[in-house]
Amino acid sequence: MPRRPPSRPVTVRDVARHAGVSQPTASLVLSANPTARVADATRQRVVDAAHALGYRPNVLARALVRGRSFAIGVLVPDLRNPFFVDVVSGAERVAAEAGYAVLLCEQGRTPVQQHLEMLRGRQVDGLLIDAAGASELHADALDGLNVVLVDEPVAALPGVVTDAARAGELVAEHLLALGHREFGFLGPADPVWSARMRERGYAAALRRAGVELRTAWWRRTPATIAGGQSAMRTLLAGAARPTAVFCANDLLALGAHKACALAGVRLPEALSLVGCDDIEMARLVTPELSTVSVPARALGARAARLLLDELRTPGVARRPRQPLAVSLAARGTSGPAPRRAA
Amino acid sequence: MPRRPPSRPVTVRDVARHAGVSQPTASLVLSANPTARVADATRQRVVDAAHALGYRPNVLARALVRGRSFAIGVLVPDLRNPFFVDVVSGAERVAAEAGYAVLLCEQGRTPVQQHLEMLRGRQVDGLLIDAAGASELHADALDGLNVVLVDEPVAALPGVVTDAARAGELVAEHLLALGHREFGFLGPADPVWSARMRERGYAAALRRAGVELRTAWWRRTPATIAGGQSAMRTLLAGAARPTAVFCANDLLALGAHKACALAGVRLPEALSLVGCDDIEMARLVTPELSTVSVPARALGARAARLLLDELRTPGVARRPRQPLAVSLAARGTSGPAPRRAA
DNA sequence: TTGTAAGCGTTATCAT
DNA sequence: ATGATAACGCTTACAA
Repeated sequence: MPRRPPSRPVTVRDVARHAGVSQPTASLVLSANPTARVADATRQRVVDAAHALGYRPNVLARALVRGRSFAIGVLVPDLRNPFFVDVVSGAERVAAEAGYAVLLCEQGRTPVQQHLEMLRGRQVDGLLIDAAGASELHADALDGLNVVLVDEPVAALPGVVTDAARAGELVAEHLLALGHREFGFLGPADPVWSARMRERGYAAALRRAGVELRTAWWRRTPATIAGGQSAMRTLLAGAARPTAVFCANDLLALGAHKACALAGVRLPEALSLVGCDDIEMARLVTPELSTVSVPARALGARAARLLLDELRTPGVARRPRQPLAVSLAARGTSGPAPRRAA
Repeated sequence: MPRRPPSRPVTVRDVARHAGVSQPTASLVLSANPTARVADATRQRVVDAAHALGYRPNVLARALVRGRSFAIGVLVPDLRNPFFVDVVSGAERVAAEAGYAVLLCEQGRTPVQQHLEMLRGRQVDGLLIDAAGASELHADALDGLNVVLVDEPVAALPGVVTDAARAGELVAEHLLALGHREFGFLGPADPVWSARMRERGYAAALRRAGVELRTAWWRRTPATIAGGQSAMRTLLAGAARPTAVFCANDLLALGAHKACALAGVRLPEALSLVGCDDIEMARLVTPELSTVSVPARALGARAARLLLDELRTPGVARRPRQPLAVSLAARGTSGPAPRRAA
């Protein structure tokens, strides 16, 4: 029975004493070191003692001496976006299974720099940075840090990405096939790589089809539901309006969806609306949001896996990897272009 | 210029050497110890040296000697529920501002016990457990751990709660005032305190009003959108159906909302539906979900604050606190009871 | 006011 | 195969 005064935690010393061996021997057994050549009888005594006393290794002490903390940081811009939550969740699972702890950092209004300092101080073995503006950092802010960038490629830094340009392209193709010729776009005000690439893929595909883009229908707004809602309201208030609008993420699209509902603009009859991410909410609204499925959890999981691989064998993360595939999820908010009214 | 070989990180020793003082003196200055009586000139030299070298204290080493890691664990059942995400987010902010790191644990299918072992090994100073079944733990699983329970009161353990029973009561009053007499309920299959209390408050208020509850309309299902959807589908398929349904959380309610849309049951004309939590999505669906506002971020923030207070001055967390107030957000899915058809 | 010495719990490098 | 001994980076008595 592990019935002991809970005051002082059990250390290797206690185990060693209890097993009648020296402290380092106990350590050798308990740290599961492969080079540990210790007599089976001794090993058993130590293991038993550890079990009997309820020994639990102090990860901090281990980290200090080994120079590895077995913890990683995960930095995301905003947990209000389920996409990032899924990235975190996917990463957490992989990390946990490998015995790594996850130090969660939500960027919020705190500068990235500051989060990095904190993580550095805590000796994280590496970190995941998701769309938090890593490209704008001071050169040696990431110096000596094992980092995997998520959806934010920077030359010479390992990262995982989704096929963001393809996402925009898919939307353009879908809408063009439905006969649309007047296109709008809603994107985040901040320079987020994935959003920019989605925009670029969309715009490029449209231009290839000979569509002329109107800047009045191209809007930037905070990447939130409220932002999407107000941007769409403004768009609808304009003299002319597009027949199809692509939103760089589902949060924006859902806000836009709402704005349409409030303005009495019927989807998809009066306007086609397509988002990107395919968060769970996308299927809750009526009509269901047409969007592009982006595997957020898989993205986070892959990023974590890449980071852990890199920690195990430095250099492997450099090998470029295929972007994660995306796919169109055509649902209820995209339909044939209306006959020209104006 | 912090231009040094990035190989070996700067330690107090380096700073001390650079400043021409002994290592402990440097430590005394840098650890901002209030008892540090050190000459201003010396202090300045140390501070300058630290700055010049880009010194960053090793939090792990500090933790080891001080017996405080300045890290807390946060354990939540499921990040797919935005309510828990908000709790995490609120807690993270408070923790970060106080210089504490957050070790995130998503329960998932891993037993709580295992998460606790991990956090214990990492010497967290305390932890927040949100509705993860802490009440069912082995007696000394939390032994010696500073824990604050969130929405899951256990005798003699500090915690913060919302006024869950009141939430159910508010819904009952609201629906009764609208003339309803036939009530249904959808709750999670797992024994979650807040859900049970919401249910209880609802049921009690209904009984007080002389309403007879029908067990066929009282259903348990996984606490997800899918769960809510299928439970509502089943409910609607029954011979008789209630005129009003309360869902123990918004995820369930949104699933139910969806099921109604698919079944052609008009809200609120044919059925009144009320959720609980007031997650952001609640206002996105059409008609907007009537629900009860529960301050999730504030809950997480308060929990973190309580935990940090407790760490600073042990014992304060024992003082019982008022539950966080909830308020009805009557929106579009609740309306007058339909005239009896059957 | 400052330097010396000890120690936090662990792992790692040696002799033995 | 095992046991001293040192080290990781830091804090904290205590002595000078």
